[in-house]
Amino acid sequence: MTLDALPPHQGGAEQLAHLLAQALLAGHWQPGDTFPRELDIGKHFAVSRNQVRNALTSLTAAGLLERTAGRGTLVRKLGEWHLLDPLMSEWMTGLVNLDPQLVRAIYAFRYSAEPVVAALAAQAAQADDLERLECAFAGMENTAGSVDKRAEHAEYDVAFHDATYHASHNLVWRQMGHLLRPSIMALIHRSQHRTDTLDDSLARHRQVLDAIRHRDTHAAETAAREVLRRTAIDLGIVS
Amino acid sequence: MTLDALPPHQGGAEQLAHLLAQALLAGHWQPGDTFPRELDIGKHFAVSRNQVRNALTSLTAAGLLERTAGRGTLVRKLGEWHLLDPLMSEWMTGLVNLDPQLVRAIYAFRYSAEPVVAALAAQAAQADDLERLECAFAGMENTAGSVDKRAEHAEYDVAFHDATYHASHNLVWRQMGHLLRPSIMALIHRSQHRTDTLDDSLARHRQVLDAIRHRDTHAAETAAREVLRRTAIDLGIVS
DNA sequence: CTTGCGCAAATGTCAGACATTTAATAAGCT
DNA sequence: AGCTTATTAAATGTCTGACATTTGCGCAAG
Repeated sequence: MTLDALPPHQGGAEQLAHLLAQALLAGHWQPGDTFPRELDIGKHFAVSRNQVRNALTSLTAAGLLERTAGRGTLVRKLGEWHLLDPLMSEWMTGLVNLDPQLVRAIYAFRYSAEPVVAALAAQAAQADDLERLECAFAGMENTAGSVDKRAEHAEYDVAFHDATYHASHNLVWRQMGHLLRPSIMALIHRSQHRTDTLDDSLARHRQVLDAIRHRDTHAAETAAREVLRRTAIDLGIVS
Repeated sequence: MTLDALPPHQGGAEQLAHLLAQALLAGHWQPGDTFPRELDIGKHFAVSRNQVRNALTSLTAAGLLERTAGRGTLVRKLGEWHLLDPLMSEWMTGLVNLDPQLVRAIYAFRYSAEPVVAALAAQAAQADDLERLECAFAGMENTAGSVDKRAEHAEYDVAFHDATYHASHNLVWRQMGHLLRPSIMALIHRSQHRTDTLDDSLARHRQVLDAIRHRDTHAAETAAREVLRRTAIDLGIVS
């Protein structure tokens, strides 16, 4: 695989890292392949070697690449990627051709984790947590149904689930809010968004909110599972 | 806080990063404080500015620091650290004075997550997963009781739990095996290691292993909870 | 067939100058 | 006096060229 198929870029090692990362996430290189050399990348994008090195440092830290002096840069396999690195979530968001295996893995994780998180949230939520949840839910309601507000609706969806993780008041769980955005965004493209399913989704989100508000851990757990259940079935995660 | 209290180092930006990270994790700087300048750090440790910048890049990627041109380097607060970064786990391991709040947070996470992970493992474990679990458990048995084998026992303990996460066959859960080592290591120093509690711990680990082997998700869930229960009570996470 | 030497190629490191951003300070005007 | 605007100092960010180090390969001698 060469660099020729990649779009141009303008300014900043971050953007270069983003560009290369998305190409890697899209599978343009096979695991074990040798990645282009620093000088070639710099030549192709007309940037200094420093910028290239900074970008490659990010990709290496994220577990996408493996660099050794003298040998070159190798592409690591999917199982060694640091999926929990916030940068990864940033790179995955907006990528349409995300590896289905990855989408399934992240969603399977959420399906097993979010019921527990919702239960914790029901125990630990404070007033401001409830306020954030309610705000996000209201946003979901207001943007439901309108076709041109789908992106906005997705943002409120992300905010709702992120608020749930946040309300657990656990430092580790809170970090995983990053995974929500790519997970939710990746599913937008393949969901049909029929009106009845949207209403159904809203109702289930409301049940999560109510359960947390009433500090009902068991109800929160089952409600959170119900929110994810339909999509989990579609993805073949649960029957 | 100055650099004078830090031990010397020898060679490599990684080790410098490790050194500075441990100082940060130990709370030598308060959140919001300005971190020493690049040139001062380089002067103090007799390394080039490049090495310093590489080290600080790692710390920044881990969310420990925040750097802006012209202003300097600020120390971020605990809630913004990237606890799931593998480097963080490396830095935390072997640190005796870890923030108790952090130990509690990580353990609370494990107490809520590992039952689910064990249940998934009971569903998805393959032959090699069982082999790894059994190997780790055998190691725990062989090193139990002997005082001078405590470190080795802890390693097998880590291996057992890591094998559980691995057996879930979920890419996201597998990443979290990193958290196990610092969590387990931090608790070794404060546990009394009486013989009866060790026997008890071994018996509970065995129940997890058996449940996974028999593909009994419910038993795996409760057994995993029981493994962590006593320590969770000691830490005030559950009553 | 193995060992050892040397060369080429890639990443890693260094040093210095320069660019850019930021905050504080001083100057100047109303 | 008070507000706005240059100036300046200090910090991180960037560029460049040279050099160091590691790795893999070829080749030749044993």
